[in-house]
Amino acid sequence: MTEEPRWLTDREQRAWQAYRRMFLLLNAQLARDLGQDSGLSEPDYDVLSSLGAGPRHRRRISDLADHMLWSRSRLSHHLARMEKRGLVVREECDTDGRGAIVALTEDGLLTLDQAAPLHVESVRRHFIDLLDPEQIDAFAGIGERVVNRLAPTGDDG
Amino acid sequence: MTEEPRWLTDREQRAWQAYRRMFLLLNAQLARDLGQDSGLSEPDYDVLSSLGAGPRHRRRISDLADHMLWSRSRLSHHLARMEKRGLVVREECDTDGRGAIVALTEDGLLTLDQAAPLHVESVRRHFIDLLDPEQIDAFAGIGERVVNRLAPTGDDG
DNA sequence: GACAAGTAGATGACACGTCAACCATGGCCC
DNA sequence: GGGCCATGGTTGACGTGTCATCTACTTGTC
Repeated sequence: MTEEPRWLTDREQRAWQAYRRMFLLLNAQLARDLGQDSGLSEPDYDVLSSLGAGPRHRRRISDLADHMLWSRSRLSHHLARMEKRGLVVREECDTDGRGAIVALTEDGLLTLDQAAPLHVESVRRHFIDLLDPEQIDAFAGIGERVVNRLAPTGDDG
Repeated sequence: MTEEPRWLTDREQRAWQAYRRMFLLLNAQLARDLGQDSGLSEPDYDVLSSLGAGPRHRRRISDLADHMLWSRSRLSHHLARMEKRGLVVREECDTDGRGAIVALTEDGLLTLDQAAPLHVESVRRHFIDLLDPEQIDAFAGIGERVVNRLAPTGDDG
C-alpha cells in the first residue's frame, strides 16, 4: 500500500460499467443480426465494405489493414478464410513484388450489396435510433477523444 | 431496391465510427496494459474481480455467468484455463448435485490484489480521465439506454 | 418411485485474434 | 553489385468465444 490508487467514483463506475456492458451486448446483437441476415461475421462485413468503398473494389493489403486498424496478421488470416469462401481473391501487385492486392469477387460484391442495408438497419435499431441528436454528437465527441489519445495516427500529447 | 434503407447521416456516421474505433483501440490498450502489468487477460481480470467482490471469494458458476453476462459455455471454458493456471478452483455444490462453485485460490486473490489498482489506473488513463464530468454522465446514460434495450434482464419495450 | 422436462455444467469442433517467427522483395549504401 | 536492414505478407501455435451436443442431476406429476 505504497501509493493509494484513485478508485473510481460512483459516477465513473457507472460510466465504466456502461461501457463494458454496452459493447458486450451491442456487439453480440449486431453480430447475431448480421449472421442471420447475411451469413457474415462483423469482421467479414468490415472487410467487404472497406473493399467495396474503394475504386474498382480492390485494395493493397497493407493499405487495407492500416485503414481498418487491423494487424497485418489478422487481416491475412481473415482474408484466407474469406478467400476460401469465395468472397474475395488475392492478386499480385504490379508495382511491388512483395505486395498483394485483395479484390471483391462478384459473389463478395453481391453479398455486400445485400448485407449493407440490413446491417445499417440493425445499427440503427440497436444503437443510433435510441439516441437523440445531442447524444449522437456527445458520443462522437467522447469516442474521438479517446481514439485520438490511442490512435497511432494522432499526436498523443 | 424495394425499400429504401435509411442510411446514416454524417453525424450518425461519425458516432458510429467513433464507437467502432473506440472499442477497437481502447480494448486493445487495456488488454495490453493488463497483460504487461499483471499477466492477465481482460476476461481473466473480470472473473477474478467478480469472484473477489463476493463473499468468501467464491460463487456459484451459473450465478457468476449471469452476473457477467457471459454464456455458461464461455465461462466454463475460461474457468478451465484459469484453473489450469492455478487462479481458481472448482468445488462441489452442497445444495445442488448438478451445480459447481468456483473459488479464488490464494494465488488468484494475490494476483487480483496486485492487478486491481494498476488496472484502475489504466482505465483512468485511457478513458475516464479523458472525459469531463458531463461526458461521464452522458456516456453512462447512453450506455444504459442501449443496454436496457438489449439486456435479457430488462424489459425491452 | 417412475418418468418427462428442465437446469447446471462440461465438451468438441470450429471461427477468430495475437504473437513471434519466417520468407521474399525493395531500398540504401559502399 | 554485394551486404544490410526495412517492409509486405504469410504461417503456426496458442488463447479465446460460439454453437451444438452431451451428461448428470433436479423437479414436477402421476
